[in-house]
Amino acid sequence: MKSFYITTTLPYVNAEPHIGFAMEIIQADTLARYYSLRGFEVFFNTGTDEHGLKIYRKAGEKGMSVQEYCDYYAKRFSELKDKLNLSYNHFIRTTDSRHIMAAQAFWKRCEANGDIYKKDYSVKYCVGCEMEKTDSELVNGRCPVHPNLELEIIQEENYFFRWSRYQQPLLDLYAKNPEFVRPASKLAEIRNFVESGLQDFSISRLRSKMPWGVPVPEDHEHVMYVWFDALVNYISTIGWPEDQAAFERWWPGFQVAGKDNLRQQSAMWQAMLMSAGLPPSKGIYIHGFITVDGQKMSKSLGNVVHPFDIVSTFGTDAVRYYLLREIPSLDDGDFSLSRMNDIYESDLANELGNLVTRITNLAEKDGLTLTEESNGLWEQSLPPGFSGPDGTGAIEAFQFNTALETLWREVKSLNKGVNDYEPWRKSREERSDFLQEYLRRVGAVGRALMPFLPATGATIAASCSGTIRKCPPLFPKVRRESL
RNA sequence: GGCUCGAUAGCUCAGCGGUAGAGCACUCGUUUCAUAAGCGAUAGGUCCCGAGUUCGAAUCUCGGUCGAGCCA
Repeated sequence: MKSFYITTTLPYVNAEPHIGFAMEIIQADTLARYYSLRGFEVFFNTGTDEHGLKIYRKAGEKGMSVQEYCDYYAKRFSELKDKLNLSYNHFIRTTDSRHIMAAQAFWKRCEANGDIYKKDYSVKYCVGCEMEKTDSELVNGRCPVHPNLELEIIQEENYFFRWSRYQQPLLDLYAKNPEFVRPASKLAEIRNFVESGLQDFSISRLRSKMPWGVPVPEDHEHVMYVWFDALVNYISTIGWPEDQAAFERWWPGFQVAGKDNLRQQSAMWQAMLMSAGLPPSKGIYIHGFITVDGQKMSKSLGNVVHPFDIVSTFGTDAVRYYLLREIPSLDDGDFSLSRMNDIYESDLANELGNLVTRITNLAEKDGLTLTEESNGLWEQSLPPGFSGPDGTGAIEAFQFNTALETLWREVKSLNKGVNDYEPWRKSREERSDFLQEYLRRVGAVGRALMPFLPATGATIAASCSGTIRKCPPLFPKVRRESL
């Protein structure tokens, strides 16, 4: 059986889940469900990234033990599974003992390959940003955001990863596989970056200053820098290194990431894999960011949208629909509650929901029973025009908005067809063929919808086969206050 | 500050050298099977600004402005 592996990035557990990550995991879920319906064996990974300085400090601020703090957020993120109806089959935490062992094994492979070495690490640190700054970021030797503050110099001995060694291998990887990173503009961006030269990066921290990390093998003075351990999750989750059979079945896989992760996923991680002697990822999809009412989401603006809130107001499938249809899958997009409400009313309640109700209502009145004609293969009972570049092809190219647009042309065409034929004026005998054809076509829309809106798609498909009963409103109109 | 990307109808976006497009919202007409739903039509634009290339620029080039991402 053909296999398909997809993973999200692991969100860092220093805040509640927000709508940007909800979109990423819904995109991954749609692809996972799609390949599953196509008969592939699917592994779908997500989880939480739990090491590093920020988490260590945040836990301290809240007066919690670091582990308690991580447990709390890991639970919050895992609650998305029910709220967003996700089909992932493994949730990995970077504090899992199996992951820690895998990260250490990975380190040893890179070390054995001569890619890890120790040297003095000296960085300029801006206390205002609480971040390290490189010379390329500085303006007149000062932080551009806090020009009034003196930069602190931090000096310690660290382990480094020999990234510079992988410049040419990375460029070869991009040249050989022009769809390695999508969209193409993001591949060009990372290629330009790698061409401009790679500098080895620090992959450890002194345990005495920051103990919350994976211990470096055979050196208890150091823990791994959070990125080094976190990236290994993509293979530790499928059993690497001890379960070689599982690893070979699933890897290489596809990765979904936001545009702020381009470098880590498509250059750092790929070089790490090369160093460990493992194959690179199969492909990386880079999605954009979501603004809210045209503004960047930020805690200080207080406009962060949380998936739990909008799901409780609009329901899981309406939220999935918005994120998949309204946000261009490989580009930035905007979220607004008024738009969410418009979409719910027009696309979902008026066009789709009402179509299902009006057809099943007439069919129930006529006592219709529809026998299953299909051979059970999902892809053989899709709407006309959906099996092609604008439907299934668009899904495979990670363009969910395009695929849903195509599907909605069929929904509109069905509504128009009902109006034109006016079945309510016809006798039961006259309209029987028409209703059966339309039940099949509406059922096909339901099946096509399954990767995107799993519950709605399944309900529609079920409502259009067997003995037909009037389908109650799929997206009931609700008077919503304070929108 | 450097690199990269973007700016088109009220909103979300498509078009990327040859008479400005779609969906939603608005207005009007129409239908009654249906969730006060459906269908049809009208209206709506200095295609961010300026200069250049061209017979012709939303589209190509350069310079601005604003927004976004990255700077390990």
